[in-house]
Amino acid sequence: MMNERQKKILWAITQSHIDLNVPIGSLLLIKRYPLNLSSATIRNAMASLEKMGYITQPHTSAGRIPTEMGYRFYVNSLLEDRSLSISDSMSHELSLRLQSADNDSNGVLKKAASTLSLLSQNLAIAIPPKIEDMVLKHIKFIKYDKRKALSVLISEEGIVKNIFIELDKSYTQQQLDNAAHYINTKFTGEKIKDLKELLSYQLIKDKETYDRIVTNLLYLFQDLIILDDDMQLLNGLSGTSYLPDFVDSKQVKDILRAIEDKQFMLKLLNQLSGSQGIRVIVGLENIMPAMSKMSMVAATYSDKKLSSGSIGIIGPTCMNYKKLIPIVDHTAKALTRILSEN
Amino acid sequence: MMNERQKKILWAITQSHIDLNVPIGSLLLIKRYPLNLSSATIRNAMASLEKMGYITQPHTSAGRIPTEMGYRFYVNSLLEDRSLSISDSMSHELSLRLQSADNDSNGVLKKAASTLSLLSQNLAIAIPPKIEDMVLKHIKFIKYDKRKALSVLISEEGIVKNIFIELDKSYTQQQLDNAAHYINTKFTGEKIKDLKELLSYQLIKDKETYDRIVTNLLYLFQDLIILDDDMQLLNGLSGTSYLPDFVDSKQVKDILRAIEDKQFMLKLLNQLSGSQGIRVIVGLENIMPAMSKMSMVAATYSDKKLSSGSIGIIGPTCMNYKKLIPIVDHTAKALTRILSEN
DNA sequence: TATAGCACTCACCAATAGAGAGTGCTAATT
DNA sequence: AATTAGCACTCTCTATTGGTGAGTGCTATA
Repeated sequence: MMNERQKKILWAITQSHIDLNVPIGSLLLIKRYPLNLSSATIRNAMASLEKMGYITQPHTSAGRIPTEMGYRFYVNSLLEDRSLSISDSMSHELSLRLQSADNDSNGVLKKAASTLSLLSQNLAIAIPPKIEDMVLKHIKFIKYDKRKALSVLISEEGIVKNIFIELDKSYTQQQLDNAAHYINTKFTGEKIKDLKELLSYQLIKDKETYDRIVTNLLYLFQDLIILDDDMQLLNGLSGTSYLPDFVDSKQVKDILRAIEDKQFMLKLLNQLSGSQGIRVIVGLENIMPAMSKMSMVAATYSDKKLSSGSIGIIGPTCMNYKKLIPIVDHTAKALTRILSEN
Repeated sequence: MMNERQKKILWAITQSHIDLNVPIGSLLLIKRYPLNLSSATIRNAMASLEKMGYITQPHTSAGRIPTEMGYRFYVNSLLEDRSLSISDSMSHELSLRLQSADNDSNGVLKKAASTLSLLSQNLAIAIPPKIEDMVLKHIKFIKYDKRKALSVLISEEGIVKNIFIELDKSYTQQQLDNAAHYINTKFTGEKIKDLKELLSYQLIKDKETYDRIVTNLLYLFQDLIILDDDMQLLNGLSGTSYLPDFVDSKQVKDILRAIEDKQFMLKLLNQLSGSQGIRVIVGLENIMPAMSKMSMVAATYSDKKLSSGSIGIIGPTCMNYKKLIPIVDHTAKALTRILSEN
């Protein structure tokens, strides 16, 4: 284990590296931090820290840079620090921008991402609550043509989802209304992910009570309610131009490719889900090889109902956590507040 | 004006430059093209072409590269060439991929963009028909809460648009249905951009006939039907990772910023609209300064109705037009076919 | 245990030189 | 009169080289 002095030195190295973005040598360190130790002592401590895996040398006779492990130590110490906060002016600007969004919840999310990317000067990403977790408020079927109907699905959170249904035969609008009415009366307030099961259960139970035709229609609908909403995902992406300076143009492209990739988003989502509050992932190359030396700061937000999504930033591992963690935290909280209000 | 020989030489320079992506000197040119002329003669011709503005030297004692004007000549000669076409395998893959899209028209568009970016290995962009040009098929109002209703607007083309309306007071679903019915009976088949005017005209005419409350509701709706659909715009963007190699990472960022920018999209749209068939814009820096040395190949597609959108690629000015023009052309045609079918 | 001193290492930068590709001009050739 | 060969010149590109500076590990000393 590290002793107190080593912790102090590791912290100072990390902070200096974030500030200057160069390897930190013993002389440079004592110039920036009055540790009251000679450079030789620092060097000894550095050798130990290196042996423990917290720092490395890019090459012989260079200064040290923190490893992922070193960053993790630094970030953890930041996360314990309750005194971090953002400036009033920034807080003000944040609320202002979020207020100005359209009143639909998708718009707010998009606005939150763009604001976050602006404030943080980093790539920002907002992941909407999974649609399956949303709660059904109202459903409507609209006849489109002979063999097609549009289903409009409104969640409690104000998210609207349109799905075209291919019909087995022609239905009248009245029949469609009956089917919608059936769902609305029985399943309003249920989670969308449970809808399929509940529906299939209820349909068996109510077999005789309801119109044969309506029953048939509902069977068709059953298969459609689980849907991938990757399209929404990308709506909450903003500030790709803020990618860190150290990446070369080839790497930028790799990262862009990753971002367009559904798989990547899913992996990211998995990393995030389940955890409450602020979360820092140091080193994204486990999720996505192209994203070496990149990290992520994310927080969960929620609306008045149960469902929750994530919002965060992706940036260089040497990003300014001290400044950015509070920004992300604050944004998530502001987002939660706005979503709960309307 | 250029004589025949100069035209041939200009064409050969351009083609060579596209193939090799280096300045083309007189010796290199006769090595690649058996023009049966000595290098000195080529040099003389080059001097003339340079004076006329078709080619330039990046620096003294370097070969020549085509100017925008030179490229335009080359591209025009390609566009006149009816023999260009894409390979059968590519055509096959294209149809296959487009078929596999969801049956809603937005999904097809997205798929078309991603397929185009894949086939062309370039940034692809698909611009949906302007919503104002679409033809109203059906409208529906759904009560959301006391002071809010969701309007679902379906166009003939199968595009669905959801807009929340802030109400002045509480309406019953029945009243909302009446209002929708009013619009549906009177304005189905009309262009959405005309809706506002038609509505305001009809409302005055029918003042006495209709329920006061419904009238009021329709006035509220009137102001909402013109809406920006920039969100949709970005749905049709794919392959940002295919940005040309010559751009450095700073430029990549500028380009990304441009793409996120609504203004840029609008400018692009203006450049495209109105023209039929394939269209090549050589040199995008007039539209967007960051996009120097970039060009665009685009074609218009349409659906069974009047409205039409654009699909195309953005790539380096030295892109392989010979291959890419047919790909874009074919994609637009395939898209038109698919959209007309369903 | 902490520090001062020292020899050594390596990235970084600027200067330099040579090769290669290309040009424009001029004089000779067809 | 148009084309071509010859030639001196220009400019980029790619090593190569050597000096500088920041940093290290080791050892002897306080």
